[in-house]
Amino acid sequence: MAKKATGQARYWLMKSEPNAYSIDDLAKEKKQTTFWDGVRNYQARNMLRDDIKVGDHVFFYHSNAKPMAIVGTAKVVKSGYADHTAFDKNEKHFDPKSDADNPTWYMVDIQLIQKYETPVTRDELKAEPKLEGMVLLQKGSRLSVQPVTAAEWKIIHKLAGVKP
DNA sequence: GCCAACGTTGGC
DNA sequence: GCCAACGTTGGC
Repeated sequence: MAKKATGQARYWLMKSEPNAYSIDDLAKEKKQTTFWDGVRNYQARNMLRDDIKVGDHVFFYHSNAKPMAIVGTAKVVKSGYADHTAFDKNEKHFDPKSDADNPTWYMVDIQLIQKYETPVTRDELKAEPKLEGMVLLQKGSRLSVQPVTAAEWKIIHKLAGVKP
């Protein structure tokens, strides 16, 4: 598990199915900011609650899509707080066991930094030997929020042909 | 506390 | 559409 914040910039990757929520949806939001709700996995929850801090940077990844790709970047503008969608039974990710006084699930707010003109596809990521260790590319990796190293952040921007 | 059954994720 | 890899649930 990730260490506590040390103050230096840190990097993450968040997955979304574009039919559910795409980077274009984020681009259309007021202030291009949204809350990242609906994470219902404890490992990811721990990162949202404990590790992801304001100013951290995030890759926006489209899963189950054509193409599967990193499509842009965002930054964290609000650190972990209760995911209120867990308390609303009309919400898809309603969790009757989550208690508003002691929330089970957390979310953060992110703001768009840039949408890549050319997404970096999963195939391109796989073709880059230096990215072998990426959590995203590990077999069976299903974490919807995952850490990214500074080196990976740099390499992927190079592949995208843009500055971080 | 074990583990089989089940549901989900998400690449292929 | 398929299915492997996970995570969760619940009976025992």
